[in-house]
Amino acid sequence: MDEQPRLMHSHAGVGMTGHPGLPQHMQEGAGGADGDGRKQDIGDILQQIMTITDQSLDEAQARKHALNCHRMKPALFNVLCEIKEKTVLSIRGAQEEEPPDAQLMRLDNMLLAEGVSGPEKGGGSAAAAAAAAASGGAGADNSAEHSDYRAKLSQIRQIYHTELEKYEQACNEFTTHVMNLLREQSRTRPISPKEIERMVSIIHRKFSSIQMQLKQSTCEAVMILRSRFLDARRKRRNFNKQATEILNEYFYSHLSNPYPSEEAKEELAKKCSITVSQVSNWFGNKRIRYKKNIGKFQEEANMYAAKTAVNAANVSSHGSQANSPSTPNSAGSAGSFNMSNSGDLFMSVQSLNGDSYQGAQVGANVQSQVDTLRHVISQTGGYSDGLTANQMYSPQGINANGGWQDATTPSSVTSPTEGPGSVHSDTSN
DNA sequence: TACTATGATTAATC
DNA sequence: GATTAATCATAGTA
Repeated sequence: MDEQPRLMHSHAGVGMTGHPGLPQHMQEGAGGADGDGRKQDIGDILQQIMTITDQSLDEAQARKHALNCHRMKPALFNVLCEIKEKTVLSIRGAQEEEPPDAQLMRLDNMLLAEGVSGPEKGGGSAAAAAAAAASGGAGADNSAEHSDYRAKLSQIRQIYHTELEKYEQACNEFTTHVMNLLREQSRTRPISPKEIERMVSIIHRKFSSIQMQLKQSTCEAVMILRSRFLDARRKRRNFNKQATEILNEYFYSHLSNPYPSEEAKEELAKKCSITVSQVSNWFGNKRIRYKKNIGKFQEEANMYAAKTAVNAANVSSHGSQANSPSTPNSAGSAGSFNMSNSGDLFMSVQSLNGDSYQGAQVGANVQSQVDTLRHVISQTGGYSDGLTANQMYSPQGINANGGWQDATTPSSVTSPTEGPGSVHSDTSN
């Protein structure tokens, strides 16, 4: 700090004409008649400069005071400030004026949406809930993951706010420091208030770019956390045994056309505590795997056929209740695909091997059930006249091409065995 | 640890 | 948009 006034003094202390800051005798050139004398003067000045640090504080203060009290000082500073504003500052201003940063706005919006910035609103629980729904898994696991997600998000939020606070504090401190410095310097060099203002805005801009990096990395952290959480859906969880049984029962009892309608899917999803898309996935996988290796699934098919037959027999043993067909796998509740069960069931039983006597026995029982059911159905108009027993009990729907149906398109509307009124007329009947 | 089973994903097809 | 076929990724098991 002390050097400036000293240098200024050495400049301002001499002539003002010509090149500002240079002593007149220096501007006149070195080659004159009295050149040696001038060299001597320059040597003296340099000597003064070199020894200025050796001067006492009082002497330095006196020189500084003299400079500040110089009658030309205010005028000189005003002129210089004016020139600076007209040249340097205006050029810088044109260069530094930037439109509001879109990227920063995006980051701010994202942080707000994720619950990192702004008021705490459960730490992105909506995102977690959505992810949980997407994963379609059971509640217990999801709630654990959910809380884990929230805890981690809260951690990110805390770090973000701590860092942000630090940045703001540092920015304020630095700004104050620079402003004080400039104010102090403005006593010895021309610094206009506008220049200070501009310097402050430059500092703010620099700090905001640092803040943007913080926001960027916070966003990245949230995205990583989120993707990791969402990836949990890839983490395969086997369906529970009951769910698998329900799905298998439906599949094998609709083996001729294992394409559950949308309603049936919803019903199955509800029963199995899984999502409709999981039901769709399951049937998609099951169909393809069954078709690829029927032999392997034969035993399973037999087992479920027998099981379904037993259920059907139990239903029939309840006398007139047979008029109100219930789901084979949930006695008492109005099933959504029970009637077709009976039809396909017999087909499944027919496919039993010779060593499956029980199944054959059951098959006979089921036949009577089927007859009864068909009677009821025909009365309610459930099946069309065109649907003969042969059609109902036709050999497995898988055709030579490996497709399931030749007549019916695999559609989610209604399967042949789930003819008009089959799915929902059950409940209405 | 290798193998199998199984739920999910993806591209192609209708 | 539903389905198929192939594939991935992971759970479960011997």
